[in-house]
Amino acid sequence: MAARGPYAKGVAKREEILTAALEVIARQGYRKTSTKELAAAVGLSEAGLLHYFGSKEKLFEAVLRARDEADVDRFEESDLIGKLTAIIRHNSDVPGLVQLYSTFSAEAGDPQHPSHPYFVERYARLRESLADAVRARQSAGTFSPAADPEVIATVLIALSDGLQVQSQFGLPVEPADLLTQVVGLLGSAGGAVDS
Amino acid sequence: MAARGPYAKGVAKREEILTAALEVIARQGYRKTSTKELAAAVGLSEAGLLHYFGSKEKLFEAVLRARDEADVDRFEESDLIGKLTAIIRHNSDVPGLVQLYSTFSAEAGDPQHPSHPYFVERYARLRESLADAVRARQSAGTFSPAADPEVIATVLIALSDGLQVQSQFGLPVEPADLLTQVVGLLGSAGGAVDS
DNA sequence: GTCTATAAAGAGATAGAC
DNA sequence: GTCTATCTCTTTATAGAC
Repeated sequence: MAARGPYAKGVAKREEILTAALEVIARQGYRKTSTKELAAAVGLSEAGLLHYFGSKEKLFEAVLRARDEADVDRFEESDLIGKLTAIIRHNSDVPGLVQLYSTFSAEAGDPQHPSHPYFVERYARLRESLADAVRARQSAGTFSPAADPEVIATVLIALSDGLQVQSQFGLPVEPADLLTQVVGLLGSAGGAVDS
Repeated sequence: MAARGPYAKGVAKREEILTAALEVIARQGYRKTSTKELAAAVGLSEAGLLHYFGSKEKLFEAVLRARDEADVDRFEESDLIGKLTAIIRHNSDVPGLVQLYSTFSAEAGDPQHPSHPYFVERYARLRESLADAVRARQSAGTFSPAADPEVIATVLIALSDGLQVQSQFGLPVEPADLLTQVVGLLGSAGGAVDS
């Protein structure tokens, strides 16, 4: 997948920066991760770094966007609900990722935050896709038809986010296992599923 | 409950600061809330403010501690699960609270954060109390005995946290209503509940 | 209990050279 | 595409007077 042409170097550098950002966050924590340290991690000056992303927020947003895109491709085995579980399971293996995601998205809750619109769009999109997956399972008879797909989708997202935050403070169970359990519980509630 | 004696003024001022902190966060957003602005909101200098709480983090932690304590007393009608729903419902009426809670707790996910230990303890305590409430409902026959109380407790907390984050980006349903629905679903799954 | 003053550091971003 | 240099602003926290 090596890009060629005049932009090859720039593209590679961008990707190097996105990867390094997570390493820095893992090492220093999100709070203490400044453009200065981000730049140092990839052997650039602050000005050099900002040349690629314009601002710290855009950089972090780019890390998360890249993750989302990669996650869609990975884990081809099952539907989006299954994928979500796989993603949660693997997220804890990427130091810094949970810290970045939870803190950055919480900050972006402020309507003034430059990445607020990104998250509004992202959550809406994810909710719709997940609702589609619920409907598909209902058609296949593997999920209770009594459930409202939009509600289940919203719940699944909230659960993923909330479990990942909680996992940072110590959890008696693996978040991914918990999610699997809840999907089973929710899917069978209200009856009418093969058993 | 008006305190008297030599500390009365200090106590009142502390409470005034805690209340004002939420107002400032609601107005400026968490990111842009500095000790300078916090101080101005209560007519103190930065040094005057820090006299009471020592640091910005301790101040924010105190806001959250005070909330938790007040929440336990409010809403006496039902058990902790019912209370949780009532709390979620009312949290959205307090501008700045969701923003403070979600961002501050996410930041505190960093083990180096001064309030990390506070959240570790808080989540453990909340999980235990909620698990007790689940057990009580199971004994009363109003919650599926098939469910693991600790798992349900963890799920309920994650859901509350996750829904409140999501609500900042627009939600098709009221978080509290959603929580109620899920409690019903989870409580009936696995059968053996009066209906 | 509160202030002034100030430290001391760190932030994000830009201009302009190379 | 990258750097040096620098700006400007803001941050949290402290020392010491009142």
